[in-house]
Amino acid sequence: MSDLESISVAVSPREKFREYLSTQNKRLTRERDIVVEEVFATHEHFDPEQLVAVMTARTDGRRVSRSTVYRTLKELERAGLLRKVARANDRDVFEHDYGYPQHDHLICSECGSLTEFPADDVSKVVTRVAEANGFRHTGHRLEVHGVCNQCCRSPRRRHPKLDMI
Amino acid sequence: MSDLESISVAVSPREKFREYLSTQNKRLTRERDIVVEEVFATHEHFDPEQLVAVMTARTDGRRVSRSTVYRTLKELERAGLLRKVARANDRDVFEHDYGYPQHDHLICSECGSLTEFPADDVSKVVTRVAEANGFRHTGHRLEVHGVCNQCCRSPRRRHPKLDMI
DNA sequence: CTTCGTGCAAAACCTTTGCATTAAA
DNA sequence: TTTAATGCAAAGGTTTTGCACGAAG
Repeated sequence: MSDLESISVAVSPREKFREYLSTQNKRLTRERDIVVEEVFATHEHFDPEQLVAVMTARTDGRRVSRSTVYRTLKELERAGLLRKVARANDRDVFEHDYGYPQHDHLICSECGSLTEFPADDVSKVVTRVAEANGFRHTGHRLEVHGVCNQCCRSPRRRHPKLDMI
Repeated sequence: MSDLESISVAVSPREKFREYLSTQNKRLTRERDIVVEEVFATHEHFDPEQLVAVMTARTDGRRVSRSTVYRTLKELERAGLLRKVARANDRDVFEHDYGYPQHDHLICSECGSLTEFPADDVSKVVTRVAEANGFRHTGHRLEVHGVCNQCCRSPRRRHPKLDMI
């Protein structure tokens, strides 16, 4: 094996998407390419509407329609590049599921903040449980609900609208 | 303290709901009562539409409207009697969160089935993480995604419609 | 050429809400 | 009697889809 092969090179999201698509007899179109670039360039947590807003506002010939954004998000999920982490304001919230350390979230019910923590310990448990059930697991999602440090001290605020996450 | 007091009696969901409502200056109406009875009598996993179907079909004077079903589900969640476990077919899936052992779910992406497993080990991890972050946690929700034992063996079926859970 | 993808607008869907009426406390 | 809750129908908001056109292999 060559030097190159012995190094595990990080494949770009775009490349991974292309691989996935080819296995499905689907095409890496210009639009899908644009969406992947945007999603992996600037966002961490985002919801479809935020992305749609950006993509449909473009005037430089890189505009992508609402339908295609939604359709592409679905493909990106299937490809293992994105995952839904939560719901906020009745929208699905996505985050990178590739090229990003596995983590889970503490979700504050007072202020709506998401706090990340490493998923290592949880993953161990998950792996064990999955094996015991003959379940081929591809990932997990753990939401810990409660009240964050800050809100524990402050006077109670009920349902403050959260627009960004 | 009396003999009676020394025994921790399991309070019925209905009673617990009444207690919650009174703390909120809300009323245990006939309709809310009917919904609680139905929810805790027959369902385990259910989504709002299934419940609405049952409640609005009644002709025995125990009919409850769609609006009230939705409104009551919200109250039951706030009261700690129900919790959302997942989303399936774009609907929230509820289950009992009271008088029921804590558990989490393996969710098959092929057939949509939910398999329960005890939450003990996960809870330990969650408790530790929450403490480390000064987070007062009230509960968690863990979804393990993948392909179940049965679907691993069978030929691939894409998106089989799941109507019941 | 033949299949797949896009964009648009309309539809589908789930969930919430305004309002007049009815029922708890 | 006072305040909260119900039912209806209509609205709200997100996501999907039918279809004609265009692009990719």
